[in-house]
Amino acid sequence: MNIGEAAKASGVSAKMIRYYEQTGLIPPAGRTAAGYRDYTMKDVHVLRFVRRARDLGFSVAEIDGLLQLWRDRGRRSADVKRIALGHIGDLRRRIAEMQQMAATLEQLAACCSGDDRPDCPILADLERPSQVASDEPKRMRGAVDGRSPRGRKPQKSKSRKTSRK
Amino acid sequence: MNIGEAAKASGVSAKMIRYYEQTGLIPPAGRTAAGYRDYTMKDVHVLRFVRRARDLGFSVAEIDGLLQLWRDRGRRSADVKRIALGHIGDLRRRIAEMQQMAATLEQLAACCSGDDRPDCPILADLERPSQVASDEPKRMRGAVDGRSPRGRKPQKSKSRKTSRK
DNA sequence: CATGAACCTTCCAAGCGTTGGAAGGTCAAG
DNA sequence: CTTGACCTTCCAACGCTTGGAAGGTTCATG
Repeated sequence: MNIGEAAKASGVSAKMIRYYEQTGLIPPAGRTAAGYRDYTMKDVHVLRFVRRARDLGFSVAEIDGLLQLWRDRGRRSADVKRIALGHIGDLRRRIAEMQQMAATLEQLAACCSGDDRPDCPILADLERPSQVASDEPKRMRGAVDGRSPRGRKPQKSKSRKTSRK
Repeated sequence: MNIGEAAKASGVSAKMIRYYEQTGLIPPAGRTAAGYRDYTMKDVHVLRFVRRARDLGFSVAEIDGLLQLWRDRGRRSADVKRIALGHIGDLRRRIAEMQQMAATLEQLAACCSGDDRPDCPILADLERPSQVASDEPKRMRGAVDGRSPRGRKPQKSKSRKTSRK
């Protein structure tokens, strides 16, 4: 089976199959005399595993761990569960953050007349200084994605008390 | 005010300020004789706008639109609202997908004993062929992110009926 | 057999937003 | 003058995926 057929059978694009091989997530496939990658049903099985895990939002790193456990007959299900629970926590966190954003925006949008006039509470909100310096827990500001690099790190920058004016 | 001070005052890192300038999101800052970027309070105001919009999850492209509207005294609030509603829709969609993932995983994790034995319903689920070919509505399989490139496109590849065996 | 379509190969680049670092210049204070 | 904290530009990486170019292979057709 060549890579195109393996892609169709597994649901993983040929591009991604090569990428996963390159990064070591999956072992190098066999090769035909002509140099074409050659896949067995077992390989497709692995690819489907990867695909399903991606569908559930696991990162490639997490999938790597899951794959190793999958192959390990002597694994402890606790290890699998730990990875899954960690991922669930990630998801719940990101969901909560996005819900917070959506709620704020919906509130603002509800107050916006949405007509030809320029006055807009949405812009008014964006304009106001972000209330970061409060004593609140300071929860990851933009963080939504957890995985995609959307404003994750709190942008510390320590403090730099000198006022060079 | 140099870039470090502007960063502290706006909550946008110096790195990102340079990046936003480079990509044209914000206009080039003034320069001192020595070549240092020089910021006014007005510049900081813009940066804070950007920051707040990022916090609400707007993409840079969306912020670009919002900034233009912000500067446009003759804007129609409807245009602002449209962008906001579009973003809310994005958020809601991504939230729903992540909730679906989390729910599935929680169900699986709940069935996993999480002990020293190898049997694990989580791995069993990952192993099974993804149920794509059913007659169901076929809802975006991997799509979670909307913005981050997480399995969005259904990976078409048309069809290629020949079975080269 | 020659042609061409449809595959395969590798390599390079982009995209999101952000961070890190290197190499060098500048500013203020000691 | 030296020192350290800033600034400058440029290049690279993160995670995941896609696109394309340039070239080789396979197979069915004319």
